[in-house]
Amino acid sequence: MNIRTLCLGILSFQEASGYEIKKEIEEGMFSHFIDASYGSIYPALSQLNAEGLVTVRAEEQTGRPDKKVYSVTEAGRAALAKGLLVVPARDKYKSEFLFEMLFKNMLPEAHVRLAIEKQLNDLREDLSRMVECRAEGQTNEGSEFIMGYGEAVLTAGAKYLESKLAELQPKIKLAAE
Amino acid sequence: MNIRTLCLGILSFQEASGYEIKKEIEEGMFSHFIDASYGSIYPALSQLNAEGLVTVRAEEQTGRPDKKVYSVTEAGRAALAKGLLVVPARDKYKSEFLFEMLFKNMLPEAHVRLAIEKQLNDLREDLSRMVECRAEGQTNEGSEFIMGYGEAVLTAGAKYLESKLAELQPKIKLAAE
DNA sequence: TGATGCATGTAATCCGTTACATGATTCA
DNA sequence: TGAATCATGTAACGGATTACATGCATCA
Repeated sequence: MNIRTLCLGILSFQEASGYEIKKEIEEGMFSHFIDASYGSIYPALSQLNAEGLVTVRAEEQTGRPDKKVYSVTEAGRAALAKGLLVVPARDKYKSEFLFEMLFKNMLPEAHVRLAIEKQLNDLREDLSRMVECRAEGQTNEGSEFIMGYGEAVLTAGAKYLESKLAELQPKIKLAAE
Repeated sequence: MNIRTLCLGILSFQEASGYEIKKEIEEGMFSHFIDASYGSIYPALSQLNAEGLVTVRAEEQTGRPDKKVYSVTEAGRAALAKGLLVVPARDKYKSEFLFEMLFKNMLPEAHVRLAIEKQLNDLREDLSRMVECRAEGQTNEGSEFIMGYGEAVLTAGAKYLESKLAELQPKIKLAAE
């Protein structure tokens, strides 16, 4: 799956500018499992436009640069539907955190604790972003499904880390008393 | 984190050839959160060797091409330790499956069911690989930690999908009767 | 006899990120 | 006054994958 399909997918829910698509990706319900930068989004949109899969409309704004609002065309919807029928690639999960934890016993405990706390924080951030998205509404069957999945997975990870942190904590309390 | 550090890390546990490192990555306990191909592993090993972070030894084999067994040097261990102290990048998770599920209501139900079953299968594969690794032994504190994490997360995902499949199943039974 | 596993390596290519370039507005 | 937000875009660069090249052994 490439960024073109991604843009097509997002636009199929709501017309948007490149800037807004980026925001949706990093703050919306996609943030957990998708990533993209301006450097890939803008060229993708131009390309889609050239192929007739989306249309553009310039929206004037006072004191702001014009906004280029993209909408998906019928051909675009067809392309999306076709793209969705190919068997999806296996999930890719990359974690430097886990790699680092593999060498737990070589590392100072304070560093390990910090790393776990940072990871826990990341997971909680993802979780609360999901809760927000749910609250903001416009949920459909699909978004419910993916948020349920994300919630299940993130919560499980967070729980695990919390229990591991609890095993580490006593040493701090001892030092504080 | 780059592949050089990855190789250094794996070699710090056990000397190995490029081929074996690849196997370890795709079948060992790393498979869940790391990825690398020959095209990146072999050049990385040559480079590490040129920098004196690893040494090579050619192992003759009957009826097989020689094996180049790499071992980490003291300088290599130091480089690894230094590399582990930088703050790890945030986890990256990419899922075409979840993206596709976002459009659940546009897709034929049979397709959705297949996609979920495939995903469930992938998760179970990852899980059983972890169980195998645990059984094979040579676990340390670090590997216990990451396998615990992986197990928690994968199990949660699998449970969620199972419950969703159960909601879908009735229609099949109806058709069968 | 044909697929799979063992074993190493390179070159072309792709996909995307980072950094750069520009500029007004609003909020602290 | 300086940072953050809104807004678009390009060029250079990087990092890794894919495909290619080679070849013997084993198992079904």
